[in-house]
Amino acid sequence: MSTEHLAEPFNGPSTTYLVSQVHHPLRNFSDAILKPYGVTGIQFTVLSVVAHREGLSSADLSRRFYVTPQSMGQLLATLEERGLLERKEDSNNRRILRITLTSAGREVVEAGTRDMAKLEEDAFSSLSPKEIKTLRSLLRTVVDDLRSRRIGSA
Amino acid sequence: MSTEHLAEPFNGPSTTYLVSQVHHPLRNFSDAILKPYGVTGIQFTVLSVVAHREGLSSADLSRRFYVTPQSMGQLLATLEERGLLERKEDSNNRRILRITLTSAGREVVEAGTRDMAKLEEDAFSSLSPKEIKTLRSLLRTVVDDLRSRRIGSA
DNA sequence: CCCATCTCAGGTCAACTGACATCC
DNA sequence: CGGATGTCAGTTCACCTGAGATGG
Repeated sequence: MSTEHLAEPFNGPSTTYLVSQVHHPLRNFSDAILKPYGVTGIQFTVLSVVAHREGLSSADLSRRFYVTPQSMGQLLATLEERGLLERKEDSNNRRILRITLTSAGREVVEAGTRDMAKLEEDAFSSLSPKEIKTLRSLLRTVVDDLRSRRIGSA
Repeated sequence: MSTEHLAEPFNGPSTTYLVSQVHHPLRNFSDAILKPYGVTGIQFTVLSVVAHREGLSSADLSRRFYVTPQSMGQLLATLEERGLLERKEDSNNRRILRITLTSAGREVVEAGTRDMAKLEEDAFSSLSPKEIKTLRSLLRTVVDDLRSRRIGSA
């Protein structure tokens, strides 16, 4: 008999571990699915966010994705070279480069989103629709809280 | 008016996106916390798994972490060089190298686990204990399912 | 011979730090 | 001048693919 259940507030692995164990296969899976479009999972995610919120800057995105401005700048430079997005000076502040998708970028987002929806359906098929809704709601709460408290920022 | 709510089964971002948005700050945060011990989040996680299940091989671990055997081999070689674990030939099969922690490795796991528990408490403080239990249960279901179906394997 | 395990070599991607120019 | 934004240079980490050796 061990006293492990007294020392640990929960049985088994940490919640952080569980999150990463879900994250890893999903990342592998989505990278594979997006390969035909020539973008990685992270690149696609950035494109998707820009698609829904045009006019963000590199600095905005670096905060949202918990990476340094340099890292995000490099990622965006790659996507710009490939003709998937454009950066244009803000009319009020020439330091800020507002990002918009090109038509090629929008096509990648559209096609990729369809494929990713299929991935989702498969990857979370072990949960009922109600359970998925609960999972999403809990994750959203945590995301919003971490973001507002700037936890884990680079 | 758009028909977006018809095309998408859920409001807003994909579940995959939500998972990664929780994962990223947690990884940054845990890397920072583990820095004093000279290990990254991933290295610590591997050490923790070995601590709970001694005698695993590199091949076993590569499957568990959804990476190629080569990647896991490299990670383990680094940890072995630093004196945190040892690899010894299996008595029945000389090809297999069974992994055990050194006392230095066990110390890192012990101290790191304490610090990580504090991180967890802080990072998920926006959820009630009951909600955390639910979240953990749902994540476990998905982890087990993805693992059994070998989804996202390298 | 086949298969699993492990190793070696070389390469890529996505992050980092540090130093710096620019704009408000 | 200070603060935010963006860039350039160099580095690290965690992966990858490909080509082997070797044991069961």
